[in-house]
Amino acid sequence: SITYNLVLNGFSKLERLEEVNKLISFMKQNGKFCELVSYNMWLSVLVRYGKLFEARLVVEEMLEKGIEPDIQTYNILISGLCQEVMFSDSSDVMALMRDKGVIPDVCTYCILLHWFCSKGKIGEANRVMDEMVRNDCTPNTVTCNILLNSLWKQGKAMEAEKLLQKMVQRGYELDTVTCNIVINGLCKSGKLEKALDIVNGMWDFGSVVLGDLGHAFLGLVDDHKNKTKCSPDLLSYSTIIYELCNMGRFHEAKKWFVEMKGRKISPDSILYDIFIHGFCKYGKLSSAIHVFQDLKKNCYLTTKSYNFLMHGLSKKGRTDEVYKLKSEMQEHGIPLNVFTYNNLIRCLCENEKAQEATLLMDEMLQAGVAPNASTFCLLVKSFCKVRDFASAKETLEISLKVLGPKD
RNA sequence: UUUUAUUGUCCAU
Repeated sequence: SITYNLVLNGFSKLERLEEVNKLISFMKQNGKFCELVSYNMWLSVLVRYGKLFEARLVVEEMLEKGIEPDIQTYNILISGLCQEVMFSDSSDVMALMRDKGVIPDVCTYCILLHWFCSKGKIGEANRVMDEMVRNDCTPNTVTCNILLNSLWKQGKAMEAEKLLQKMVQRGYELDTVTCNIVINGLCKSGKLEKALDIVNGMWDFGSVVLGDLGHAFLGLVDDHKNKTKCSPDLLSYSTIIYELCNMGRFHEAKKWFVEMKGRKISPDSILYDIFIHGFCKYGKLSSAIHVFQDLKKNCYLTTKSYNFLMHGLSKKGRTDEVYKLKSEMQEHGIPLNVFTYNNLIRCLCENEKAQEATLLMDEMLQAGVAPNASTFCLLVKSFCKVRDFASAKETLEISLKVLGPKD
């Protein structure tokens, strides 16, 4: 069972939904799907994909089999419930938990805190903190990291530094995530050089480098308790490489990439995507294609990677190559999504083939992919380009019916 | 030895 669970976990981390489902039915056929751990994994996949109704059925199945949910099960479900519009208020969620007699743990509070912070509901976030304190639940580094990230995202750099200071005073360990939040915050507020210094410094001093930030926090970190100093990871490098690519500083980006690999950190498909997207943005398509080939050798291909490259190619009207990528995706069983189809439609639009664009729309509906505002926008543009204003108008009217008011 | 919370790309790809 453990072997099966390991593989199941692997597929779900790689977001290979097809394989996850196949493996689960295989396990069920062989009577290997009967443990709480397996159910928790399954639920977490369903919740990640927003399939709450299915998750509910799975819970019922568990209960029928007499498998008692644990706190992890509840936490997974709570993160799912956060996605529901009806739970837009923290007290709703808390009340629900009380009704169920569930004792929240620090993870539970972190899930809620993160949810409200990410929605900019700072008042609600504060109420979660209050509730946490009232229930004698001690915040940990993760809790602080969530708050720290939220402060940076709100542009409150000063308050973020004060929070760091507090963390140190109260003896919280600053970990790699803490450093990455600061690195990202610095990058996004135009202090890239400082961020680069921190990544370098972490190799020697761990989180102690954060003491060099300046302002409130100056020199307050010291490492005599910090026996296991933290090191930069893939995300540290991805963050700074993204920033460099975004500024067109590709030589430096490459230099950091090489340095990272020298430190025995392997790139993932997101890091490759960063390069592809950056090169496309600056019209360096042959470099983008080159990176894509590298990605193919080293990582699982994702729909997103294809889409980034197709987007760059379609903007330049390189239709043949885009279509070649499309068939490649189909050969490899990589699902096409709405953005893939939009990239294809963009090609036809560039080449003034509005009629074929309509066929593509049919194809995507057949494939069960719903168009978005961008799809309609591209179609209307296609029709206007060939001066078929009647069809353009018709398309626009359809889009008004199909899309929400916001779109 | 396996499962839940925080950090990187996109967000009209």
